[in-house]
Amino acid sequence: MRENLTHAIEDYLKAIYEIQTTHGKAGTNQLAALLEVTPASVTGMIKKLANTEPPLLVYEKHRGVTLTAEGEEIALEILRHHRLLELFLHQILGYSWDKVHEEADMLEHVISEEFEARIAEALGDPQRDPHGSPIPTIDLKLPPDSSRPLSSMKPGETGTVESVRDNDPDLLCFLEARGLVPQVDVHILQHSPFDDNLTIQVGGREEPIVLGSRVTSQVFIAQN
Amino acid sequence: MRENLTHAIEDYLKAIYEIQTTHGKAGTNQLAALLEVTPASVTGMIKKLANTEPPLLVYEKHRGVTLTAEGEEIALEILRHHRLLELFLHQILGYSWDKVHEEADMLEHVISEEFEARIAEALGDPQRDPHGSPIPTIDLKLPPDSSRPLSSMKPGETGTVESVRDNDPDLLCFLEARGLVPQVDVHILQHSPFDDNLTIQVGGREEPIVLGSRVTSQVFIAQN
DNA sequence: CTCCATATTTAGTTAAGCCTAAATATTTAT
DNA sequence: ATAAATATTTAGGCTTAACTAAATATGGAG
Repeated sequence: MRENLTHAIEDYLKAIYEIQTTHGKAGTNQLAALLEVTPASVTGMIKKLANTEPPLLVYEKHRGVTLTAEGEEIALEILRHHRLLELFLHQILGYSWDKVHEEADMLEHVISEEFEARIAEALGDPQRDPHGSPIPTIDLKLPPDSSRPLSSMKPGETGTVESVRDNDPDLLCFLEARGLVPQVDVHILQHSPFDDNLTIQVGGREEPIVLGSRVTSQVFIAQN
Repeated sequence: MRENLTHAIEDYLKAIYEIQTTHGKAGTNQLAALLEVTPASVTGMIKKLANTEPPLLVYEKHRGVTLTAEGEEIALEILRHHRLLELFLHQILGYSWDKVHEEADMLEHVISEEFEARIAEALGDPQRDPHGSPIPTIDLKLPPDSSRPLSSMKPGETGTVESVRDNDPDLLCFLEARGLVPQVDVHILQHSPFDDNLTIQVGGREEPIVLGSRVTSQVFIAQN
């Protein structure tokens, strides 16, 4: 079962894992949107993955799916590949942080365990990828995540950027230009209703900046 | 046309290139043997590749195929990927020389031009892979090759190992153990008829060794 | 000029992965 | 309780990308 995993299957498992960690359970339409396929296609794939031996996910009709231990293991394996690769590309090959995601998305399905082990070693068993997301350990554990989206913060609160979503290169360039990168402190100055814009102070910068929710929902903050 | 290249197509072009450089023309059965598919499959693929726009190869029925400039360009591109990757895996990630081939065979189809450029830079625009084979330059040129198989050498002749075939890990371990690696000098002591065994002296070693043609045909020597 | 090795054609097969559209079912929120 | 939102089924199809086995054809060596 570990050998006949197609790229598509790995992508499904990764997507389910991602949704699962924030919503507890992954729905068909949610998955369809994330994977950019139709809901019917998702139902089809889901049924297949629920009937492998061992099953990679538990499927309750109309109620979404949850990964089994086996499915989660594979998802975490791919996630480890992905995040190690991102850091490797950034740190060792000098990729800019907005370009690593795309390349890692291709390589993650292809590299061997030896490759994984060797880049992990070259990087000194790192904890976080260039966007601040934790890298699953070799035994596929992740630290508990207590960060909250920047969009949920209220005026007066402060925190430190823990991570940012890595999938949109343009957003990453935007964030970098404004100093909104992991480890930087932020201070919420005001929240404007209706449009949910936040005015915040970033790091040591003088000028506060105003960010819409398309941005603030993609940035995750650890409380001080 | 450069985008819809499958792994299989790239492997065909690589195989054709390889056969072409030694035999001038690649025959259907030769290709079938090298790629481990049936001749019928080869004919099918060949017809497809002859009818792309632009054509990747010239196909004369019953007479074998030759790559067009476009096909050769792609073959060399993949070959460059392969050999750069081999060196990269060996030099930067510490792979042993017998393990690089397999991993490079997977990665060569997947890496981007940026990845290629960055490892080339990290390696200082290298000329040769770990097995001594030349790496096509960025504009896809290869130096003329004047090496001859060790198996063709006569007693009394001397030379320097230029390269060894990279596809058999066991052979590579065997060769390494005997010091038969690129840059090492060899001196042919005797040739025994019927079995074509060669007795040779390797590098600074005292003890001569005896090698069968399964080995000597895989080692290529540059004349001094 | 005929035979043999080589190559080609023919006629499927397999597999993955996706799609639509219409009908149906289920859950949840008002 | 019913509508709206969500999910599933059904049924059929499409495309790409390979593969194989068996029958047939070709060309070159002698």
